[in-house]
Amino acid sequence: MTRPPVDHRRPLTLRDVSEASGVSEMTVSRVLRNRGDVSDATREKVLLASKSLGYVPNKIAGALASQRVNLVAVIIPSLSNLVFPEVLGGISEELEDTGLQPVVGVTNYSPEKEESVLYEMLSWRPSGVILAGLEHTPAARAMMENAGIPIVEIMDVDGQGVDSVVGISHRRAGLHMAEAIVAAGYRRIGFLGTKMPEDHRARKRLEGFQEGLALAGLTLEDREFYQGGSALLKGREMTETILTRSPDLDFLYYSNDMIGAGGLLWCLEKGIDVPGKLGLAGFNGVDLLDGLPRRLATMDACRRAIGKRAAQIIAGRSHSGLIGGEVIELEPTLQPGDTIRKS
Amino acid sequence: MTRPPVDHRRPLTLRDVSEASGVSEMTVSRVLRNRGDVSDATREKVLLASKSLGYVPNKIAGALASQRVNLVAVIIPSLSNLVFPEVLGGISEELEDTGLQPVVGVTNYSPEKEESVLYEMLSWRPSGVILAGLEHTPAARAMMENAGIPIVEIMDVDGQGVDSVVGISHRRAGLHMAEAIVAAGYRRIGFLGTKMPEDHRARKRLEGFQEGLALAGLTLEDREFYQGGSALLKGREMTETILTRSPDLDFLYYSNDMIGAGGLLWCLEKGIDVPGKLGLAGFNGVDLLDGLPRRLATMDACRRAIGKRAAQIIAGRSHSGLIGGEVIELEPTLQPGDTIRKS
DNA sequence: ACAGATTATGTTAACGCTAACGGCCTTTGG
DNA sequence: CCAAAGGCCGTTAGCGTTAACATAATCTGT
Repeated sequence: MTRPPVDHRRPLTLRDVSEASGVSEMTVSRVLRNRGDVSDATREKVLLASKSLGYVPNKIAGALASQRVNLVAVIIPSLSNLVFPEVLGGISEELEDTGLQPVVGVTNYSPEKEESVLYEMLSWRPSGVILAGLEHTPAARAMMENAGIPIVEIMDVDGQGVDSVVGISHRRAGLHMAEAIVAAGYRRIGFLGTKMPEDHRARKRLEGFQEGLALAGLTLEDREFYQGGSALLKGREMTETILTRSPDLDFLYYSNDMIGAGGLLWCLEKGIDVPGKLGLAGFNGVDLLDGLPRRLATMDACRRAIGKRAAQIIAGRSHSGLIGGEVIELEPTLQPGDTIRKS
Repeated sequence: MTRPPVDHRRPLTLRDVSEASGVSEMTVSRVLRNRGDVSDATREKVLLASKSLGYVPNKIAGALASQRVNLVAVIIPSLSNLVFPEVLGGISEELEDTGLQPVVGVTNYSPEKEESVLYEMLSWRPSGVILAGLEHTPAARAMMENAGIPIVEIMDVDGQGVDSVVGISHRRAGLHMAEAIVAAGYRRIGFLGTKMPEDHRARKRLEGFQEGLALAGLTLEDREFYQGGSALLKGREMTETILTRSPDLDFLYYSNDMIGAGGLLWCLEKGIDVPGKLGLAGFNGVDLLDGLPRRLATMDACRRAIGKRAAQIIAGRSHSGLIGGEVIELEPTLQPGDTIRKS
């Protein structure tokens, strides 16, 4: 078995490439960045030398010298939520041919973690920041205001942003869902959701939902919360719990599609007449669940679009140099599915 | 209402903090990094000045000067696969208190994209690289060999790694599943999976599976492949297709749990006797699916553990004390669930 | 009280790259 | 044939930080 020679070299630099190809470091730099005028012959020579040495440019030094960093900080609460990877997909796609690169940080819904992740990321002087939500620690807010780079807060427009904002109104999403449910003739309505006090968007949806019920002279009959665990399973369990406690409910509003799907499966197993005797709705429009026996009523949260618009703002401004707090509100659309009576 | 002064400042540097607190830049640097001896009085002064100015250290300059970067490059095929976010979770957890920070890159199962993502990441001179799979372009392999940093290839041990390797043998996972299925008395077996030629792990599982069948004198009766779309839905559709074409199959082996779940739902709807007349099994052990009407037989791929072990190697906390070229093979465990007959 | 250790701070020189500018050489047009 | 323009490439001076060393102030034990 041949063993590769031990790696005694110091790391390669522009100087190594420049010496190997007989031109100045500056010229090598120009070739490698496709910037400025270089003759084809020289370019060829440099590229060859660079490749055969296996040179990889040092962006740390490059960024320091040019005061330019092609990174965009993306800060989200979780990767296991399905929603955020989709937003990320939109961001990546939009950034694809801009030379910008997303760098992801995860906060686990903790404002303190968010603050420290933000601090860490800002210390790499990214070209922009995209982060979820409008609620941050005062320190985090201050950092963003002082960073001197475009900031886009995404997902939610119900509140005051630091700079630009792209999202939907969760309050109005909840309200519209309530209207649709009431219009379909349901009257005894229960809510099932997460216990997380830091999930402001779920909270706002619930508030809007209750507001919508109030407009029809209704209130929530019952509610049930959960924390952690498999969402599908939790949905199942909570549904059983709430229906045992309040058997006369005729509608269940879930704070996300996953627990909604669990509830749906449980109801179908029990032979409950959905949507005749009991209606169900979730939130998010995750197409992961397309294969369920019935399509759950839900509301599309425009996740991919949010990512794309946010990325556009970062990319657009990094080129144009515009300054300004753009606010983009997208419209979530109701997908009635098969779990709401046709009114 | 006090208005903050307009933002005419150039970006803050150590010098600003040093002037504001009346000590040298070096001392400020020491305070901010908790390194070297500084008197409590000075520390206090510096911290105060730094905080009130809203100073955020410039890690670009820091990294250049110290030749140290606290980033770990993590390169995975996809974020929507459920599996990889879990691996990531393991990595993050393990890196939590090491001062190291994971940076994620996504390849969409494309070797070329992997190569370019790797190049991009190496240009930031990370402390280590964790990436999925053993199959890479020659250029990517060369880059890793020359990088002079620890490399950990994860998920798969069936092949030759560049440096360290942490994973399971997908070949043996497939083989064991075949043995279990044969032992339970199933004989007419079909396979359903992805069409992706770049999903080497799925391919190796299938090869191992066929090998296992061959040992019992069996071969696959039929197979069905898909590409893209909602996995749950595809599982449903493919199951219908394959059972229509080959109605006498008595077992379906799915290449992942998601399509397996779709198949399970379809079978239950059709009133097919599972596992009596038809057995089902998937792969991965995703607990997302815990709430299904029946637990799908599956094999746990040790995702979180893989992430943790890989991170340990990078962080230099590996138990082995080896300096490189470690190979850790984890053992996937069969979870029989409710969709295989008890033998 | 004084050498020697210890603690606290400052000074200098990189780290590897790129912006800015300058100079040479070729081309072009009148 | 010469001036102006442009293509090509090199030189210089940082970018903001930290390693390494130097220096000043304080403490120890005898």
